[in-house]
Amino acid sequence: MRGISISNKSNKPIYQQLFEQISSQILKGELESDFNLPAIRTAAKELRISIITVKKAWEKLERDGLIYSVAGKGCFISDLSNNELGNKRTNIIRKQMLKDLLFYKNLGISEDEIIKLVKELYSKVLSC
Amino acid sequence: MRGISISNKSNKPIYQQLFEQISSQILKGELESDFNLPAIRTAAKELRISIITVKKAWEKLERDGLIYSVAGKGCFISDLSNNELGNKRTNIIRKQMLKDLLFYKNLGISEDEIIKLVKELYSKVLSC
DNA sequence: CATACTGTGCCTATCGTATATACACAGTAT
DNA sequence: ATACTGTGTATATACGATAGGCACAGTATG
Repeated sequence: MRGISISNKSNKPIYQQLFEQISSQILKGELESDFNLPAIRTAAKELRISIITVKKAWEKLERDGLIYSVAGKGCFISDLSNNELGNKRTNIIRKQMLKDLLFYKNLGISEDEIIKLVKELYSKVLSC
Repeated sequence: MRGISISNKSNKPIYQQLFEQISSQILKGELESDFNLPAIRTAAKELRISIITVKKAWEKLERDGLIYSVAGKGCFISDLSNNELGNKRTNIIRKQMLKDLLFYKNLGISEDEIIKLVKELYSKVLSC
């Protein structure tokens, strides 16, 4: 599990953290398609979490079409073109941004103010 | 309780919905300072929710300095200047936007792409 | 002072979600 | 046959959100 870090102090549930970090890696093309994900039991042991928690994250990834699982074989990264990856990524961001913009707008902030804040804060955010 | 709508189907807890809607009204200057908030028991009855839930929302509002409560009297909107209201509003949005931008950035999206999406989506969002 | 409000604090109870452990079953590869 | 794999189920714990009830103390009004 390269680059996966789980915190039980986070406000986000563990399965959600797992899902977000792996889907991020897939969407950025950092994982080759048809590459084996670690076996559920293995991942659970490595991360010292429950099998159910891992399963939940894997199920969420499968629902989003990012991985596919074969009973008895394992779980694999879906074979998606760069175009498809880009579309999935944009759709996820678009969906999330609608919620975010609603929150901002309900506080009475204008489009220009939002863009000004984006420009001010974007570089301050450390992506991981 | 003007303009307050609670949904138990929302993924957000009830006290959070209450908090967000009232703080939004205060921050937009829609409620006069020193105006009485409804009594906790009254609000709970009107909204058909538990007293504890209302209390939780009121406590969150007090922690943010948006209201103050006097035992035996009631809860009142804090007396804040337009300047202070604006600052509080911006700080809340700034804090939230840092989380939002982290989420976008972790999916590998550039500043320009974000701004493009903001411009595309802002008008589509119906504030309430 | 009596009454009726107010906020506050505590106890109990229920419900759903997240998490964990254990076991059994079935598919796959060697 | 053996050792992997995913899947399903049963049980258990912990915690947050929600709800109802009760008691206490402060405030205002008569």
